Amino acid sequence: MPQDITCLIVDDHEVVREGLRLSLSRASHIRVVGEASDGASAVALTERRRPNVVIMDVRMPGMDGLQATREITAKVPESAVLLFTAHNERSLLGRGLEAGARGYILKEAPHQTLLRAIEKVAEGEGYVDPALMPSFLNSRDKEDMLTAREREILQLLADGMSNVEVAGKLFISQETVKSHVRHILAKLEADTRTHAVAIALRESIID
Amino acid sequence: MPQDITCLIVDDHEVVREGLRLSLSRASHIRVVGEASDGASAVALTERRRPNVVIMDVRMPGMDGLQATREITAKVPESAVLLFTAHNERSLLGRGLEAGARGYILKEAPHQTLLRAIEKVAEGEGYVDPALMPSFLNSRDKEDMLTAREREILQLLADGMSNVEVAGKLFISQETVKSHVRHILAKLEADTRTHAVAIALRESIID
DNA sequence: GACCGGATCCCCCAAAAGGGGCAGGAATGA
DNA sequence: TCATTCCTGCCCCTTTTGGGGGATCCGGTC
Repeated sequence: MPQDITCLIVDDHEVVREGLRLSLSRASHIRVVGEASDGASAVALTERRRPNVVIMDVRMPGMDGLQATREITAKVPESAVLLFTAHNERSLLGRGLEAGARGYILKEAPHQTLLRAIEKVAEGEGYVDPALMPSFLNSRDKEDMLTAREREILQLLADGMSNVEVAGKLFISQETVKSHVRHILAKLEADTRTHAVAIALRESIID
Repeated sequence: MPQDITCLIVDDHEVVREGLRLSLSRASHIRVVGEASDGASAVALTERRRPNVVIMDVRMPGMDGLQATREITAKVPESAVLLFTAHNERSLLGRGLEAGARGYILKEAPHQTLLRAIEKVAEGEGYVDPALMPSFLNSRDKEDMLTAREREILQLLADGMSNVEVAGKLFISQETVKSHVRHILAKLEADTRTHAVAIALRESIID
């Protein structure tokens, strides 16, 4: 490697930022050039410092990691975003890659794996945590097979709306809503709308 | 303080353990005497090392932090458990204190606050993150007003069970289940069982 | 042009859910 | 002892949901 890899750390938990800094300080060819604790300042800092890699948490207050990733890949395409997130947010992988992330690694990964992932994405390659592969095909095409409209309706169901209320909100017929809900249940293999919402919340398909 | 405070770090994410170790290494009167990455080894290690304070994550694979806290307070009452968890799990505060935790601090807290919390619980006092106070009265008495039976039923609703199925599972009448569900809806101020499950999942009342 | 997926809407019908009131028994605690 | 809470069960009734069958229209794609 001709020169150091420059890194930006983005996480709302100070203890995680400290841990990352400590991990990365052990690697002589990696240099941390900044830290941010929310999406907006992450974007701003990336524009100024233009790091090789942005290590980005997904769940953050304010602008979340996915939105920040979209803005960074649009404004600073030479900075590679490496999503760094917790076990229970695995299904965000699909949306993360859509948003333009170059890599996705779990917080529970040992730090050697993290270093390898940073090197990979800095070289322009992709990196996805191997632990995600099994659940990838399961949960991913679960989420993916839902259309935008179906996700929208599922979100409203999670807020306790009945078919009639959803119909009113979306200016469509109640029969149409029923039709969509039937499709959602079939696709998620759920018995009831309640089950579908529970699945979707657990898989982070909706919020 | 006559002698060092001994600490045990429990978190399933290596990066968090590293961050904690780094934070605590800056405080000369605090000594880390062990690390665990799951509840079971946390209990075992606490019994062997008998630290003054156990810094415990709540969400962990296998035995979770709450169960580990219960076992530690039962077996090693002289070790104080300080729960250390993320923003979105605030409603766990009530159950954490019930489980015997001496303190509760958010991962987003600055490390000076963390040090103060460690000192407090080591001295035998309680510590609750001030940031939790506003949401305490809101979400806490939402969760708290649910009885154990109601939480149990709510959990089954989240798995997509109908009233009849819940009744079969719990060996009670369907009418009783309907009665419980009505109470759940009223207490959570939910319009439908789907809404109730969504609220409960978001507030971490159920999993 | 033919085809397909997505969104929209309609019918029918059985089952489930929701809302109201009521009440007995057990356990807890004032 | 009395009050309270919780779990349990039952009645009534209306509304909602879920499952099945269709249909039309539109924007892509082959």
